[in-house]
Amino acid sequence: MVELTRKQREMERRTLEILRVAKPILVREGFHALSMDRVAAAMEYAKGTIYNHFPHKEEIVLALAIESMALRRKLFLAAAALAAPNRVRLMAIGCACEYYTQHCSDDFAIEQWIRNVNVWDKSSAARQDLIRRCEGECMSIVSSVVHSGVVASELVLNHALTAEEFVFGFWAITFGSQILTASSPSLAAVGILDPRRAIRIHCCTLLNGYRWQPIMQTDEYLNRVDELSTSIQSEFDRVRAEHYTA
Amino acid sequence: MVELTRKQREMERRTLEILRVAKPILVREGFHALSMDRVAAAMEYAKGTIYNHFPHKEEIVLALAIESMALRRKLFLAAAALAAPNRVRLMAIGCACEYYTQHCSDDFAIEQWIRNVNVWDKSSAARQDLIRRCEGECMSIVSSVVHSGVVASELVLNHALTAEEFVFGFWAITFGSQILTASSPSLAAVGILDPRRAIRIHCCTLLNGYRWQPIMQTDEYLNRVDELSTSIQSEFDRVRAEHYTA
DNA sequence: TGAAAATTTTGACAACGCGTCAATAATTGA
DNA sequence: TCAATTATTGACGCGTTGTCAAAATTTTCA
Repeated sequence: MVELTRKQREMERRTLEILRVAKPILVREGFHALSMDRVAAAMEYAKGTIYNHFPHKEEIVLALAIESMALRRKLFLAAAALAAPNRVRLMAIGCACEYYTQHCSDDFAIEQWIRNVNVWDKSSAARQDLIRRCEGECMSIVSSVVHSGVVASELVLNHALTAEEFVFGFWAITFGSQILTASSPSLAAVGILDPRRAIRIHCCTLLNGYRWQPIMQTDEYLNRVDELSTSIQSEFDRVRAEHYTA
Repeated sequence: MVELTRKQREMERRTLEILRVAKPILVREGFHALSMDRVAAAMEYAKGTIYNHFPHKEEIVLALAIESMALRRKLFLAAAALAAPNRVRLMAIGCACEYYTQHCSDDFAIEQWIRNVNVWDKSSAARQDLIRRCEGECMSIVSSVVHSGVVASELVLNHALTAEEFVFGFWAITFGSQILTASSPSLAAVGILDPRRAIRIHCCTLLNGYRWQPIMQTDEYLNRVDELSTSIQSEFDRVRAEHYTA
């Protein structure tokens, strides 16, 4: 029994080592460059051994994405845990998104791979489930903040929109802008010089549009987000460091 | 001279034929399934001949994306040409996006491939330029509508935001929601049953947030978008049919 | 018209990656 | 100690990419 768990632990340790080897290859050189032969060579194992851990490289990508999404979730939790008005807590989650994209850019890049149909369809139901669950948890962290706002009567959501659908709008605008910023050929050329600032303004306007109290003017909002983003950064740094050492 | 152009025309005709063969493979079976051998076999040519037209399959993908984006541009133009208040014209462009995603889903799927770094980085500067130009044109169609709104004093954009940055917000939320809808593992499971409706509501609230006249209540807006979407559909169908026959 | 020159097409080929599996090595248990 | 179990190995079959010399076709021009 003890022997068995020791073997299992060794197995797990090597699984993690594979992920550590694979991550920089995937992020730095792309999916194409990530080959089982190369991972095996880097670890000085035979290819077959790698296949004992992962049935194909798509599964490695999903395993990496699960780690990345776990980090995102931790950042969301840290942001939502802020002792502040609900609207500010939502802003803090927005800061978490920005932080994640900027300071955990490898993880952000990895997250995108699972949207590739080839990768997704090939991977195991178990890992797909983990991804879905993590996505669901991220969603419920955010929607619980919205719920709190509704309960506190800072926000009125009429029959037209559920809290989750409300969150979906912010998810879409944040996600969309980050993908466009990362992958759209030269936003600057079409006149978008500071996409992050633009999106912050849109989010403020949208929150005001829904009359989420306290209403903030654009300039005030921008200042407060800047402050918030600075003050919460060390907490995010801590969460990130802990995630990477664990 | 005449001989030369005849040859050139034949060459071009075959280039188009390659694209016609490649498109369903890419859309239906993914990038992985699209191989030069297969295209060659389907056209009953040798592989080398295909390589005379495209240096690698990534270039085929970009060529397809250029066609797809051209269709998007035409739909945007048709929407913007509507004889209606500027805010309604912007709504019509939103309808064009929805139409494109739903009724030109192959093209929508193809557009996403160019966001893949491997595909983008491998392809020629000439085609990259075409893509960028088309993206820029789409942007300026939309931002010209916004400009008209500003000129007509229906909308006030303060120093905080340019028309392009204003458009970027709608681009991000529309694009983001469509990507999430297409690729996020089960939105329904996290409580988002009708993402399109949710995004329409968000767009309405955002426009109202910016006080773009005429202000519309959510229900009124939803009704008008529905009407608009129905009434403009035949025009979109026409544009689409013309695009595919040409 | 015909033959040489220019151009295009062809498919065999080398290189490489995937995933398998029989052979080999290491570990375990009695 | 040794048989049974388990893990590791890497050669192999298959498929894809991109190349290139040879073959086929077209053009040129006398």
